[in-house]
Amino acid sequence: MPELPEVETIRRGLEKEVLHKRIIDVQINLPRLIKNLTENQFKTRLTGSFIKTIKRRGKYLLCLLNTKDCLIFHLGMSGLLLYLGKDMRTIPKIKEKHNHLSISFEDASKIIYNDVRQFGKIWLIREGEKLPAIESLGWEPLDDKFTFQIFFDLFRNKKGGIKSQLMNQKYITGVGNIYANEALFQAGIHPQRKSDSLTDQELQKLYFAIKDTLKRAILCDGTTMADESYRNIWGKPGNFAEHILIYGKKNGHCPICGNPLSLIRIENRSTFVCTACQK
DNA sequence: AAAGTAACCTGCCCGC
DNA sequence: TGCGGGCAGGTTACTT
Repeated sequence: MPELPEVETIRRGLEKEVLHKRIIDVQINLPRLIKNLTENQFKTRLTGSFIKTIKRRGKYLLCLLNTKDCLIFHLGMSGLLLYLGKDMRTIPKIKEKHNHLSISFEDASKIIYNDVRQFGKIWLIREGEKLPAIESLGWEPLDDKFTFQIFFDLFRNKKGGIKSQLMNQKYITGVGNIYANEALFQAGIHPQRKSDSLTDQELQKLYFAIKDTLKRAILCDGTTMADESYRNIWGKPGNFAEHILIYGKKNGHCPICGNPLSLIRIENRSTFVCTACQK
């Protein structure tokens, strides 16, 4: 599910609702999701603290606490963070049996971690402690310091296919299957092109397409496909699906030339291509 | 270095 | 109606 725009939408939502609210209770229903502590250690260290700031790194959410601890979420394929105000018990269409973690605040509101497929991961670390999964992440595509020159140097000598490399979090972080498909289409580049075969002009188009696609998706609060599995913290879907050009359009047609779209698999992920427009 | 496969999970959809 | 296969916004380990 959640790629950079969805995680950023969740981050902004949490920032509005839970900063500086004292945590009074932590309930864990699926201890497996907590990766580096026992259930009790996690509860004990979290209870009584409050979140000071919330950052995002790629698809990770980092909640910095007043105790100098850092609560980290990776939402996997189907993870959701849901905010329930005082007296709210559920959110329509969200199944309670997939609520795996609940953090309650002093004002009787809470956040719930819900995850159908259970691929999500949660850590509680000391601020400054290093998590290898995060240390190895590459560039933030929307960071101003991520210049075209850096992008160019990253990919111009790589022999592999461009789509695989765009999705490789150690080069650029936050781009997943939807936005890789969309950016490559917008740039007119076939996903199986070898990176080192791309011209300067093609790389430039791709660089801007990635930034543009991600920014527009954030403005729409992310992508919720027909299955509605992605929701923001208030349970609302994102609106970027209506701007999606090719991802998920099985048996669909190219919005530019009208030719039928091809569906191929790259590293086991569905990849949509217009072979007329993407060379 | 690159690409394929399977594994981790549950649920839904499709064809038979 | 039911069953099996395939597929789903991700990551990792292991193999070719």
